Amino acid sequence: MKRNSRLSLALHTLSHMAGEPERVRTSADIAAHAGTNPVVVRRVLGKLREAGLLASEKGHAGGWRLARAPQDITLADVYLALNERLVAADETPREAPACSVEHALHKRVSGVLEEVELSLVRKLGETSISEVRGA
Amino acid sequence: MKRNSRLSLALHTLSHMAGEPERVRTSADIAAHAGTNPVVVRRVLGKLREAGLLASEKGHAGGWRLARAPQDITLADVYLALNERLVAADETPREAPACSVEHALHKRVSGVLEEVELSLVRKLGETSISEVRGA
DNA sequence: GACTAATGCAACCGCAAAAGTTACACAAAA
DNA sequence: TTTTGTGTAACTTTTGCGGTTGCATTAGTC
Repeated sequence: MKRNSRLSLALHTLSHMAGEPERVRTSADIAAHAGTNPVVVRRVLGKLREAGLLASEKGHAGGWRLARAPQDITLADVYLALNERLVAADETPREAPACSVEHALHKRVSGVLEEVELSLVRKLGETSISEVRGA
Repeated sequence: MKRNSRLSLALHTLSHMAGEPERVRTSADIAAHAGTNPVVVRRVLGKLREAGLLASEKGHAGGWRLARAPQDITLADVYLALNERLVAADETPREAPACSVEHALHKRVSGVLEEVELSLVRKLGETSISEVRGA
């Protein structure tokens, strides 16, 4: 895997869960299917739990399941839960901009990126994880 | 600096050059202004030369200058010259997709990213490097 | 012709971010 | 109480990238 593997892992896992919403899966199962490590899975899915998309149970017969109906979870929900920002906006420099050209440039570019980020989220919001399987 | 520093460096430098299009600048000058290294500058500007945006002269009194009128260089030209892809599309896996869900998912997500990337380029194409200064 | 000042390029170093790994505490069902 | 799971911290490994050094080449200048 390379970059964006967190998002890939999350989307892939949720899409599978959408197929059998009642089934509880362990991190080990998920990791095996995704070709990665259970701890990595818990790290990623933990974010989705914080966002209210997943629930997890400890102990024997514990594991992960959807916290909502799959039709109510969009790709945008997953994307936002991970705080990924695929459209890499320049971090806002805390120091005063060195020169005015740099300032004007940053303003212009980050404005464009902002719009693009919004349109990305809007587009991702049009698809739920239950729709993906039949796509 | 962090990520996207190549694009920042390129845009910043070209914007300055747009102010005095005839002036020839050395990598050392540019590096000093940008707070980086001459070799890094040459690496980045080299890409812009390949794309026909800049020209460079070797030897004594050599350096860099714009290869076109600044009004004819858009932010999109610079972005594309660097081959950056701010909208990080999942690299297309060379192997056959492990499962059908993954395949469907990838298709859907990369479709969205493709659209977003296009709209980014379109928006960047609306501004030339000579317009930035007055923005 | 020698000198100087520039690009071009390859090789390497060092750092930082992210994935992967190990280890262990805690929780709950059997 | 044993077994099977999550939660989390700490460490290792990998990777990408900026930075650095070194040197060949080129082109003006003395």
